[in-house]
Amino acid sequence: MAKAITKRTENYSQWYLDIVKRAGLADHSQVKGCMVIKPTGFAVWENMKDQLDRMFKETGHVNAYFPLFIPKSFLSREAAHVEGFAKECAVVTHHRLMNDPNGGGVVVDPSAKLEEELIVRPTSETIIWDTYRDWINSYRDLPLLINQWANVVRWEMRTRLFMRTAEFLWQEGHTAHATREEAMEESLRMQQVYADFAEQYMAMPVIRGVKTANERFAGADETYTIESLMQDGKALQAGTSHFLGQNFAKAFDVKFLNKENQQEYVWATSWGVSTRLIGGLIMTHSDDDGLVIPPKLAPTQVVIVPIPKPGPEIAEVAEKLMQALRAQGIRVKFDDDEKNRPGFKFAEHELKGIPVRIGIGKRDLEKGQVEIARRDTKEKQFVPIDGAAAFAAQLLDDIQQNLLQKATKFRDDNITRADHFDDFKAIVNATRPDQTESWGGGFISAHWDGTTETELKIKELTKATIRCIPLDNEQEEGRCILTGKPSNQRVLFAKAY
RNA sequence: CGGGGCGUAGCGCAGUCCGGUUAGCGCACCUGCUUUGGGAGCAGGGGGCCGCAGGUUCGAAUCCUGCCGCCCCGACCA
Repeated sequence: MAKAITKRTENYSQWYLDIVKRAGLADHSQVKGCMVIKPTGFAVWENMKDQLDRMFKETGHVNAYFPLFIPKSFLSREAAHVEGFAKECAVVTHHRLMNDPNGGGVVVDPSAKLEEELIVRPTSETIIWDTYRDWINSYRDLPLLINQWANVVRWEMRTRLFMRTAEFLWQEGHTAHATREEAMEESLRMQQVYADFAEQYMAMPVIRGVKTANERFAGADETYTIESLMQDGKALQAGTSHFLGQNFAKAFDVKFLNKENQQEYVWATSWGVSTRLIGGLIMTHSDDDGLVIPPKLAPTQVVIVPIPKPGPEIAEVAEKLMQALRAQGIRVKFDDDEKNRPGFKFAEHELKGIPVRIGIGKRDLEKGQVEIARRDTKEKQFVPIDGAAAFAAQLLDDIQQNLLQKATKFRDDNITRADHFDDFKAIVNATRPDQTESWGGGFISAHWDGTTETELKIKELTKATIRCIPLDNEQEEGRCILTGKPSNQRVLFAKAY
């Protein structure tokens, strides 16, 4: 092992960075806070995107595209919204460069100042709702179910590859409805779509919940979230779906004529997931040997490694195997690069998280078998050549299931109930050398008196915030963990990304 | 926006305190041979405005001044 990556127990943050870089997912760019998503990382995103897009279409949505630039005046129409984003906006002030008269290269041409500055979208509610005003006249125009795949910019102080970058890729759905009920159903429906995607494709278990007022999206009446737990015991908000009420309709004067020939403001939702999901994927499954990703999202699902060199007999068997696998829609590669030796390839493919590796050597051929290794458990076994393709296909399913089970067990094992504030503090401050050097404490299920004041106080004292109020919460009489005031349900606290 | 750290070959670093041959090491790269079932060995080779700009000096990667960039930690946020 010439080039080991940092162990999780030593430095979790560095471990994450090592994985991202060494697995070839992304690099820091020349621009502060931005990243270059490399082909392998982008392939993961494409797989996510393809599946999500399919699910959006199945729920009746269509794609469209709105401008990157938003007139400054739009952003201030909705008071809470501008409050939420004002601090992190990139602003375009000029539209022309010129040669520096002093010979210093190009400079901004001061005569090309924009009359109204443009904001690089941090999210698109404003420009979309300004457009919807023209699109919506009657109840017959509703519901309007639109999604866009785009990049957005939020000028973050502190960034981390995939988890938080100044520019990131995402999808944002923006829908308009005739009734409050319909909009509410839509926001819950999309939250469910996200939860299904996370569990079935990312093998990442999530808790569906609703955000507290304090954690709510700027401009929303209600924010629904899917929350997941990373290996270091910190929570990740993996996706959000917002019930926007009539806030944007009122701010942008979007009305429709109902069946009774009366003007009404429309009801809205918006929902999004981003490249941040890739960060969540990494931190849910990967280990000290490198990236581990679920087969359904892996750019390459099976790699075939010839041992030692790809002689004609080996290549022939590999070719047949590849055909059989491709016939089942499996993404397979034959690593016949003669530059590296098998040992190097084994380590490299594990580092890059390819779920299944098939080794074919001369000895194997004599016995009519191949060696099949799975990335998640590192188990290897010999399988007859004839049954190898079917075995590998089944193994991919097993790995997908195993990853979800393992992550679910980890998540469930790390939801702790606390009834006294001392216990609460002990849980968030606990060190777990068997886990990670910066153990976050996992989820804590505790009673809360429902006030923002108490929530902020707990955050101040422990750094833990309320991640969500689970939707399927059982009602239970209790007393607030901090104030002792009566409460009728537990909420989930955690330190969060 | 505060605190810390780092800019020397594609990557990772040493050298900087205490100025002085031709700036060095590992990995990667190129050529050849031997190898190949868990990160190969030997031999030969290519690659540097030492972050940028000034200054001090006979002489600067090294000292001084200014600037730029990035990373990590904290506050804020998806």
